Amino acid sequence: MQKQETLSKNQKIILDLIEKSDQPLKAYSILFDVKKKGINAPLQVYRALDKLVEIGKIHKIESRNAFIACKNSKCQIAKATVFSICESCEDVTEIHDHKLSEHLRDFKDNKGMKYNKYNLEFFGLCKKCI
Amino acid sequence: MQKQETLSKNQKIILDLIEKSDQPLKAYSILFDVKKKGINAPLQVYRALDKLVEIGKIHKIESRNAFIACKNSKCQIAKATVFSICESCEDVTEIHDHKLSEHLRDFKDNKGMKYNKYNLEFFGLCKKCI
DNA sequence: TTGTTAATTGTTATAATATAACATCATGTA
DNA sequence: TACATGATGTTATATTATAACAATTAACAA
Ligand SMILES: [Zn+2]
Ligand SMILES: [Zn+2]
Ligand SMILES: [Zn+2]
Ligand SMILES: [Zn+2]
Repeated sequence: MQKQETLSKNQKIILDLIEKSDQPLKAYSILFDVKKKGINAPLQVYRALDKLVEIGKIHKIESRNAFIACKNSKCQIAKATVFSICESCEDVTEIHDHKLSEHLRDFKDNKGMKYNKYNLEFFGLCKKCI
Repeated sequence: MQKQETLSKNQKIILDLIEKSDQPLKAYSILFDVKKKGINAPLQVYRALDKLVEIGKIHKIESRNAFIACKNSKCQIAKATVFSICESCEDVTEIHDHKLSEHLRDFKDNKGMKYNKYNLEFFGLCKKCI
């Protein structure tokens, strides 16, 4: 069997929902929203989320246990994510900064570890909340 | 009342345990271990963990829901943490890299957001697991 | 020293997040 | 056809974290 190019039914339903939101959604809030589409169990949501994360369509905001759509059309940065998070209004934005990406991509520790992925979350106050 | 300088009983018990481990511990594993010291409920553990994180004695590894002691004696980097995580053996190491810290500290996005904190997690394979 | 405040503790219950285990169905390949 | 793989559906359960309330302790000021 070939690696699947197209998304499955549940994956599409859940990706659509996440893409409609510009802010991260939590798994159980997704579950609530897709019940009308016949998705009834947490596992169905988590399976779709896992897959979508794996192929880079969405990212998990680890500190918030929430999922946000990747705005980068080619999703080549699925394994190298940077977010800014407002600690007051919880607004989350994905950051694409070339210099920062380069710096992180090239970072080497002194232990000979080989990195294939990173996740960076900045916390602070957005303009509205300052 | 002044800001407390010394740790409370529960905070000490739990910090001792975390400091004895060079790897992150999970809250319920901590709970299991401190039951013999009279700490019986999750909330007692989470309250101590919250405080210890707040004062920079420990850090939370967000992607693992686990807590590790800060090795930096002055804990001035409590709000600016970098970790490397081996995806095979789950070994976690706190990284102190001056250049990287500078770069992250000085990072500005194009939205005028004011950062006071960040957390960076690198994932890969450690030397043993390559 | 007494009243006040804040931090901490103890306790029970419950919320929120995530996975195990197993059966079934659909699709591409030998 | 037979087989392998990925996706689905379902029930139950595991794991992580907080709510709500009462009691206790430590610092401080009048
Ligand atoms: Zn992205
Ligand atoms: Zn904000
Ligand atoms: Zn540290
Ligand atoms: Zn390893």
